[in-house]
Amino acid sequence: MFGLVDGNNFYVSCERVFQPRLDGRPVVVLSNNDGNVVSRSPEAKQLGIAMGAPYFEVRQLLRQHQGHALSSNYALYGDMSRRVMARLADQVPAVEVYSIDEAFLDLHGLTTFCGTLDVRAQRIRRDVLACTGIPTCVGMAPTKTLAKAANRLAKKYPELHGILRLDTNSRRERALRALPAADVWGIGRQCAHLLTAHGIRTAWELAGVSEAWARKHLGGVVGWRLIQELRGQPCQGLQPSEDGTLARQSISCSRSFGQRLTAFDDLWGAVTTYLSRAAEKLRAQGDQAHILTVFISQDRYDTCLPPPYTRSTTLTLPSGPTSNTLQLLAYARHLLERLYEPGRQYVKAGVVLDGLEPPGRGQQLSLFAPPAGAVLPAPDAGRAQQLMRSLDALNRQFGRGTVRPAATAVSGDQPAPWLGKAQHRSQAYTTRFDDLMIIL
DNA sequence: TCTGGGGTCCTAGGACCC
DNA sequence: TCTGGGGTCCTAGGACCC
Repeated sequence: MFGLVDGNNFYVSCERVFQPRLDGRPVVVLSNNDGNVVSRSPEAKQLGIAMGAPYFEVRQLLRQHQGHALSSNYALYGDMSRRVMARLADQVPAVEVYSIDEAFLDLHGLTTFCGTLDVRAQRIRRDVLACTGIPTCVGMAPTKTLAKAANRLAKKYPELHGILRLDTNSRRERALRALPAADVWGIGRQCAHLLTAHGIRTAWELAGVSEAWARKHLGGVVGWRLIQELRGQPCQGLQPSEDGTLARQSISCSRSFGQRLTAFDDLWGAVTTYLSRAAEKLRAQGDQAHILTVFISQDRYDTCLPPPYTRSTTLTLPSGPTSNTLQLLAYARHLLERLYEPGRQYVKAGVVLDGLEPPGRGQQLSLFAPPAGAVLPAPDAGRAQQLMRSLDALNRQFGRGTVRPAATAVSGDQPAPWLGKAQHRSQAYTTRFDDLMIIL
């Protein structure tokens, strides 16, 4: 039996823990660059503000109703998430952290000693709320897909008091009949359109399609699994997370710029900044990467431009896996030079690190000399590692970016040209001493 | 005027291997 | 003229998730 715990309006709930004045009002949290709405309070949902709506489209409406828009504050949300996950890990045999605000639970055997599953689920909700201030809902079912569906319905129908258990066929049927097919986990916009075109409206009808049809129209094996799970046949197990964190198979960092950039050096400054951050995350996870991707994007909303808007290039590092920022930067520079075209206007850039593995595994090196310029002179591994450790320690102690590559430097007091907007950011209440709440 | 970021998984074609 | 089968890896792109 799986459980799925999901924070209600997670980012807004995090903000409300520290700003009770936001209670009862329409509140939204914006994406990076204050671009789109990524979290909405129930009051904001009632105003008809859609998930993902561009901020400029809803700003006026929000103002009319004395609402608030906040820039996203990932330091706060990340820390609140860790606290929630820690509470969950305390109460069930295993937890799989699925996203910043969601976790699958292993509910196996919980009923034997501790009353019914429903009682346990309510206890989990009360505990998380009491210890972190975050309201949640819990879905329970024999498959992950059904647990997601149960959670969805628990959020939608207040009379369920935040929990729903789908452990019998009759409960499953009732629930799936009440759930639109488009709300099933794994059904995105494209598939939703296709289902509508075929007259499939509810999750129950979706569960009734033939396996051949699912394979043909819903993405091959992915669609087949989805149908199996809706019918109660598990196709995915729980993948427990160690220390309440999620080990990643890839690490990326990308940002939209605050303005259009054309100069190579500006783009290089941005890529340097993002790669430094990505490498930092890589080291924090204790891994090395051997595949590096750099991409730059033009404005996809510019109707005068032909697609593709994003150009990317990927390199398998000829010198093997590394987590050394300076080494990665040398490769990234070559990749960016390959992508960059003078005169074009770029709005976004990013890097992706793939092929992650812990250091010390046998490294496969190239037998032959790589092309000139493709490989750095091998740095002294020990000293390079020590340098990165010092870098991370300084940035941890004195704040991100205290020590950073010179390419990210900007003359004078100018803000870096690639920096985006974050005009409504709340404080890092739980992770910076200077931002601690003061209660008078 | 303004329209995010960080992930996962799958597919498909080509090059290449035995 | 006929021209296999079973793989891997790479790259690019698409769909989906939160």
